[in-house]
Amino acid sequence: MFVSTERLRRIAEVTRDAGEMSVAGLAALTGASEMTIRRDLEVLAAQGVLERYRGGARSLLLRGEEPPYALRATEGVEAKQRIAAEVAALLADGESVVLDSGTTCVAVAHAVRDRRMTVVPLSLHAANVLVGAPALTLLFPGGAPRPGELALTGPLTEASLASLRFDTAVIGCCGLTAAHGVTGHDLADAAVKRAAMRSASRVVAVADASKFDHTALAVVTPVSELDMVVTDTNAPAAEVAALEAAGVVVRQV
Amino acid sequence: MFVSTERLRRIAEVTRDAGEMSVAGLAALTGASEMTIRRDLEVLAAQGVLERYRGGARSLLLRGEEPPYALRATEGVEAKQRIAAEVAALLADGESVVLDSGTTCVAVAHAVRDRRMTVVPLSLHAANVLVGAPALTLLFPGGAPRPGELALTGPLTEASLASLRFDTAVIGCCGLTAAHGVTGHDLADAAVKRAAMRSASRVVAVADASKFDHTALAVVTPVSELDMVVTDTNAPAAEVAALEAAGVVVRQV
DNA sequence: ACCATTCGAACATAACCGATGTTCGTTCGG
DNA sequence: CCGAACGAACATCGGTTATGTTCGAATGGT
Repeated sequence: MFVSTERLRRIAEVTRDAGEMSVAGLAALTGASEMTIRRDLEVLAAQGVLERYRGGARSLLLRGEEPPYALRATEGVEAKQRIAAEVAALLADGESVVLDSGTTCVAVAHAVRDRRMTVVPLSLHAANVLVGAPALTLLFPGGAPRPGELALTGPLTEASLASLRFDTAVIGCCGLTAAHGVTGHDLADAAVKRAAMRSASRVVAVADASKFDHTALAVVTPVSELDMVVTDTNAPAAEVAALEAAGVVVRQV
Repeated sequence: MFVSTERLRRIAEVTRDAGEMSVAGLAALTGASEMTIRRDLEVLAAQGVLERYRGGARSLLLRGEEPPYALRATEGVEAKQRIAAEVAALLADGESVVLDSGTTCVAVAHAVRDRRMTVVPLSLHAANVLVGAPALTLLFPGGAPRPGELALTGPLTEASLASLRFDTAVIGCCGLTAAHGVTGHDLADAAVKRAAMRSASRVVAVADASKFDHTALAVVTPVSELDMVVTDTNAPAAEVAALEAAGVVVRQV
């Protein structure tokens, strides 16, 4: 099922930086055989990370685009787990929570799996974590899952969210700055995030430090709409101060 | 992850038939060690199949109740695959299809995975089969997944189905007889099936031969509402004739 | 309260599965 | 048409999972 994710990450990274790489070059770089490199390239090509040609591969990752879910899932795992644990601590038993898509929110799903609350996940990845949880009530919104991300979007999702009310919305994001607000890469996804926020009394955004460097295409909301941001200790102090100046409670773990 | 499913099946079966079985008896019967039997009983108890007591276990499977999904998934696999292939052949490319819950419908999901159509699955099991399918458009209804079965039910599901229209509804069932119609074990699930049928131009029921012996609690619909039934060659001739007399096209594979 | 029995945690072992490497016939681009 | 790259098929290695064994703890009956 999984090839060495570490090697996949390096291949994707070095190919993105160099634009393109030869099979032989990647084999030399990683110490793996060329056959293994070919198998890796096949996987990455299927994920849309790169394009194969005879002898090598060319990266398809533009600067502004987000890498596929499978790659992001293996990055900064401990930071995400710390953030997720903090979010779980912020939630009270019995609450109803809408849980956004994205890898950090999947970490939150793991952290609340044994809690007693009602959770509405906005991605199938989070949903699959939560099925079979003993004390948790799981409710699905409708919608169309975006490939790879498996984030639910579309009118069905927004209609479902409009007919529900939550104590807390846990929102993930691609970019978060006091100046530009919460941003995402997908317009439909941003609309869903807004719908989730509209139906929630309290909005908690989760963002590891890397998110403060980025601003993505789709604006979700200005930071003034957030009640709280949970991030890690590597978050830039200036941004943290700006968030707090905007009235947002910031937790760094 | 999986212990020998074959042994689990035998344990569940013999315990149901005898009412209760001792650990030593099951060990002698299966040839496995008592420790393995205990581990198996733990699994089956977690699935609600039986109740453990010191020295043995007592079956919780009443005649009328359906065994848990994990057990049914390993029964009559080839018949389900044949039925599923036939259903897939009945569907045209580009169709929109609502796919009911149940193990036979999961087999249908596998059979249509590489087709080009729009599918709305009514269970997460089917959904997980279909995610990542290359040419298939996947759309989710909302709803609450029933534990184990992962069938979506509730007002959210029915509302989602009411806002959609399908060329074909593929309906699974627990019991199917010309006299009592299509029946299921769960009332909420039966309501969802009806909602799916209301939104579909054509209704195809799938039922392996064992379904003709059963009648379950919840009536879904009389057979007159069905356009077609796909079953296997072991279906009792009298029932097949009765279905055809009611105007239903029956395919046996 | 006692004792035989069962239970289950912990370790040992075996069966299995997935990832990687190697070989070699096939395919591709120049 | 040729050399290089590709990928199917098989071999091998390593890790994981299922199963068995042991032994101290827990349990129920008397």
